[in-house]
Amino acid sequence: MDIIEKCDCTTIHEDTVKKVKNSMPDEDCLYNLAETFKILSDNTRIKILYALLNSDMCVCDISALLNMTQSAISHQLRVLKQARLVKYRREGKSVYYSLDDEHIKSIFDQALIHINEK
Amino acid sequence: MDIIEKCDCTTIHEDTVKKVKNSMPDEDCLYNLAETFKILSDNTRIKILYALLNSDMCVCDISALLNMTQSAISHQLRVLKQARLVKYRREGKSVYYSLDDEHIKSIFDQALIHINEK
DNA sequence: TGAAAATATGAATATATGTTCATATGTTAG
DNA sequence: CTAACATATGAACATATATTCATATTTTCA
Repeated sequence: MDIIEKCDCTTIHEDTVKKVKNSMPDEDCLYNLAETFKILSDNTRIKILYALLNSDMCVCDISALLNMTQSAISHQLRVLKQARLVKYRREGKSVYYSLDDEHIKSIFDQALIHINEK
Repeated sequence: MDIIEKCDCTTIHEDTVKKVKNSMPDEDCLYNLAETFKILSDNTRIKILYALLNSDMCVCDISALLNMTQSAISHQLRVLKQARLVKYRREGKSVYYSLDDEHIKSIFDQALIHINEK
């Protein structure tokens, strides 16, 4: 009994568990997936990404667009930056943010297919 | 000055803001997107979904597979059920869960493309 | 150089959420 | 019916995180 530990019930399908266990991606992969979705799980960040999908924007413009404080936007841009979803360039006093990943739209589209089917 | 409210700086590109504003999906759509990703943003739920991608499983089997308590798994299955990502069928004392969305794999794959490019 | 503008950031607060624990519910076998 | 098993669930707790507030940093312009 090496498989059962925290489960307090009798495993019914030990063969199934073993088969599935072998098919599971490695921990890192699963962790990275969850982390990626965590970045996308916030309303403000989704809005920022959709905005940048249309046009590069400076922090001030994004704040105005979403009617949120510059600080809140700046904090979220940092999260998106660290996740390498956006990049930035400085132009004078302004900092312009833009998308750093061409697949964001594809991820959104796939999720929308799920949403629209329900 | 109808655009600027919480933003304490002068909007530099009012035209850009207006253009992007018009291109933004409606609030519901954006909210649903964030909610969908929120469901996928947890390690345990990702693992459950990947497991079910391979085979239908009862709660006990999933608990054994992930080495987690039956209660923790059951709570997460409820979240996945409410999000219509999984469905279930009762067979005797066991409850078997299975995927309720063929697009999950596609969503995962798109996210993995993003991950693997960095 | 000094003031103003745009952005970044640390600390604090409030809220959301994942797991645990105890227990309830539902099902089958004896 | 009762005991045993599988699952579900409510409350509590701990942790994570989004926003706010105050302030620091960076850049431009007078």
